[in-house]
Amino acid sequence: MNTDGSMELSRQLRPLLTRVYQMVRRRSPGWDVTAAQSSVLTTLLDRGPLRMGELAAVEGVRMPTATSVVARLVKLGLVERTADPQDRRAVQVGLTAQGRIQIDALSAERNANFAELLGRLSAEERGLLQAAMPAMAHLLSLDADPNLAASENDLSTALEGASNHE
Amino acid sequence: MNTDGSMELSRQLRPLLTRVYQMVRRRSPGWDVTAAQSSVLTTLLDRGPLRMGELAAVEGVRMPTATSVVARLVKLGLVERTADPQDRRAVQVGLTAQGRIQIDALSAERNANFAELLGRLSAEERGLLQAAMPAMAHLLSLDADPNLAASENDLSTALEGASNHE
DNA sequence: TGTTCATATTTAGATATTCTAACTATTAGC
DNA sequence: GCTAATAGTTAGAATATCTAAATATGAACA
Repeated sequence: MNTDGSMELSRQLRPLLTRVYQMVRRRSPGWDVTAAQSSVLTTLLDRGPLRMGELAAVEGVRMPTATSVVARLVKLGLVERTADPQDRRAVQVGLTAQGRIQIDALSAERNANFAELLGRLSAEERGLLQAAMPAMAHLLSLDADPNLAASENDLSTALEGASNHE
Repeated sequence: MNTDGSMELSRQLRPLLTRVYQMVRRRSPGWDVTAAQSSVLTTLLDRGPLRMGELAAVEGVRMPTATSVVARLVKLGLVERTADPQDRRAVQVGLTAQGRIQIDALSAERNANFAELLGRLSAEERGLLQAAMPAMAHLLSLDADPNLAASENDLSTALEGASNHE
């Protein structure tokens, strides 16, 4: 296997993706919430309310970590916990109105900052980036784990611009 | 301004980049060092030895944070601090042989894992991703800050596959 | 029905990360 | 040599993260 150049592409592309991601975050650090908190807010904005375990899985942390971060966000009034009537062991975590406002603002600032850089590329370069987006969405769908599947906003909506991510 | 579609592209592309980045990290969490530590190791692998302040700038954290993380990595034997003879206030931070081995291993695992996903795309999709890489490299160069410029490995080497990033 | 195992989450305790403010040491300008 | 700027560390506090253990609910079944 691997006569298709995937390994070579991975070695070139993965570092680039990492650096662009880091650059975006460095240029728009965000205000008064920590990195972990803003990541949770963005995940909830993007995927809608999640159970505690789903949130932990998406964030790539253990459940006690999710519990801890959510507890602080609740104290800040940015998210709320509601019991799941179907399964009373479970907890649904969702944004409050104030949480939505705050994370929308950060997301908009990051989009604007990134757009400024994109505007300095040539139209051809922007076209190439645009053309690569469906392949990226396909990559994401390949990773889809039934355990942390998106609910209302499924992966295809990532291309609609309706979702905002950290 | 912004009649070139940069804002719309940003709104679509930035979330995708974020999700691909998070997916890669979630699929290869790394062993015994923390996220902050592996990020520093990868930065040093990619950019070569850095001064403490440069390292903090690249990582997007304050200097005391860099000091703290480096101190732990020194204790683990993965990085070393050397005095700069030119400027005796400054400290150079670089990988030890053992540090290089460890971060090479993690980088290779992430590359292989990502390559497995890429291998499930069509050849056309891989071609589109490949074609978008120069534009990404250009984006990175636009962000170049003289304060945190790469030394031996400049940004163009990101396309050579010689560097490995978190 | 009640016992037992599995699942979802929290609590407890430890280590790591991160910040701001204040401190030390060195360099640069005059 | 003063004085100010620069590079880094130390101190102290809040947050984030982990593993192990506890709690509570759900599911299976004799």
